[in-house]
Amino acid sequence: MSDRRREVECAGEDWCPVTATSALVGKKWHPVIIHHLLRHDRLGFNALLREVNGISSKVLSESLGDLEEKGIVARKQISEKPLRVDYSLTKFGRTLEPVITAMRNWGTERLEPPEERTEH
Amino acid sequence: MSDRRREVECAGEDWCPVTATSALVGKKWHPVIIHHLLRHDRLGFNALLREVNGISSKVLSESLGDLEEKGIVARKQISEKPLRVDYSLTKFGRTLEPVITAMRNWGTERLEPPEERTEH
DNA sequence: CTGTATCCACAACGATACTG
DNA sequence: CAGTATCGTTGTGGATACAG
Repeated sequence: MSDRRREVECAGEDWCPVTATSALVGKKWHPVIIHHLLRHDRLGFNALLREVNGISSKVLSESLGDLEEKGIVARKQISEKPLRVDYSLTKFGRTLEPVITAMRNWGTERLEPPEERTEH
Repeated sequence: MSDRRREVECAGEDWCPVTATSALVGKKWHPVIIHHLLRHDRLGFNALLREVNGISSKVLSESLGDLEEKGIVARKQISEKPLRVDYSLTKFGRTLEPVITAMRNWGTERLEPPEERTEH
């Protein structure tokens, strides 16, 4: 079940796989979150907050809820006191690996950080 | 020059290739536009408007300007009267092919259109 | 044909503070 | 530790009309 095809809407009359994919993982932070979950397998909320550099806890929380709803991310509560939670990719979520890998490779090969400030 | 690495900012202190890639092609329509330019090589404005199902001329115009500024899309004026313009991918833009292909493949394999309305 | 100009609605994001 | 609440800002997109 968790690796079945998903029904996804798509703007316009004709359905387009690229548009649909963009709708699912096209938010700014979604690919980054998935990227880190691919690398670490399972992460707690604050661990993710540290990994996903630059995201706020509000946006991370919303994004995880969104990805969970779409069946890409699974949330599992580990303990009550102290509260511990693990986020991981579902089987379906892991099928996104080629997409994330392609993005990471392209970024690595074709992009680079802006020039460093010179020391002073 | 047109296939050199690009300097791209990225939220947070640490630079991340996935975040940077998401910043460049993470807008809703960007991957779709690139997808169609990969398939058709060169397209006029209205042809693109028809191909990219569901986009408005305003958003297409903005997106093309954005992609042109980033060195991904090239605009070429073919004739003055009547005004004809061709959009195509730059050499740099074509390096995105694996990313778009991965998205298209995933969408094709893992997603599907919502259930058709039954005829009545 | 190839766009721009407006105006508007709403989604996305960030900072900060606060809760169980 | 794992979030939510609030507020404000910016981004994104759609409809419609208009322009060279």
